[in-house]
Amino acid sequence: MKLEDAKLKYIHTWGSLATNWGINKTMAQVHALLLVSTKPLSADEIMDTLKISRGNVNMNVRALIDWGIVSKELVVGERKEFFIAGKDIWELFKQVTKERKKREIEPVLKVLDDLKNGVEENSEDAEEFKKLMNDLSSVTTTVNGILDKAIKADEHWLLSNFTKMIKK
Amino acid sequence: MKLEDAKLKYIHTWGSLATNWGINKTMAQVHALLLVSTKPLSADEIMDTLKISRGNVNMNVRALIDWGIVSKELVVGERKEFFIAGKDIWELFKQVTKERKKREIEPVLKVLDDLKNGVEENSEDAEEFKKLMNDLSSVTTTVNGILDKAIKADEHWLLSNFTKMIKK
DNA sequence: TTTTATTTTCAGAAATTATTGAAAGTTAAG
DNA sequence: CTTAACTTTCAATAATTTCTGAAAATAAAA
Repeated sequence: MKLEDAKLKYIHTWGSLATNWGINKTMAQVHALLLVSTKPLSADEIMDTLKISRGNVNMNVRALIDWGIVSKELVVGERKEFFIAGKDIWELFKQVTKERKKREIEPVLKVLDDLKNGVEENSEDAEEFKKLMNDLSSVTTTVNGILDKAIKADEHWLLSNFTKMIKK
Repeated sequence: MKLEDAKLKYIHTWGSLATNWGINKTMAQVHALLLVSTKPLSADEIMDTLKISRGNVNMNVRALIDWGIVSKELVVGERKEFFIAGKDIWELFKQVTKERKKREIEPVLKVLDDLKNGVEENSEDAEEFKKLMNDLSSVTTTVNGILDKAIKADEHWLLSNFTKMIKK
């Protein structure tokens, strides 16, 4: 397989994977393209490679910047903006985890808590419901804690500690 | 808040959360409904509560069974099928994790491996690409390993061990 | 076997989400 | 200041996903 074909295959695979995880296909493709690129790319280059409109590039690049995984890069002698994606994959994982935690996990904990505390009733049914909210909250908190630790950890450290911990 | 309102709020919140994670809203709502229900429910009851069609109930209940988080329950003297969701939330988390791992993580590892090995070239660019595929693969494998451990673990055991590990 | 209850399927419709492209907005160069 | 290069916005449209509902299939009861 030629290098360029492999790069394109990676871009497309990543795009279709993203849809499974509730992430816009084009956004994932733009990120993948910047990741495999050896130099910063302009909006025009992204448009041409992915065959998408200027508006689409603009929106998705902006979203990626908002997620903290793409940044603007100045190129001397050029007026246009260029973009790059960080090449440290463990950092990438941590950043995405951090954002999803903030955007999607923490709000859920809040709702579960409100639901648990919002019901005054003490019937058997109500107690069962409160227990359920509590269990959901407890599991979510456990997962959240693990993710928090992962965000602060070094990849190798995390894996080796985790492995040790499990073997005990 | 009345108990019934809290249950409905939970069902709706769960539905909208699901869309963030690439899960069909109705599927999440059906699961949430079965989870808060104190008795097995028939297709008709699900239709009425969620105001959705018979076909939609059928498709989503079947998908939930396929995910291993809902099951059929026979009710004596009734000809219809009834459905229940397991109430053990840690089990639910483990089952969902196991399925997503199988459906979404493992295929990615395969693709990354193919891409890494499929490029014969040895230019600087090609080596950089292979390193990238390798890094993606390494992080994914680490995460996969942690999830594997979580799937086999008991919640309290995991949480307490994790807490200890964090404090070190 | 025939009837009746129930479940399944799936083509078309509806709803949602993503994309385009052109106009408006910005910013830097001349 | 004026012009040209570039970026942003967003209403219209396209693509995708989900849902409906009625017909076909299945299975239990009569």
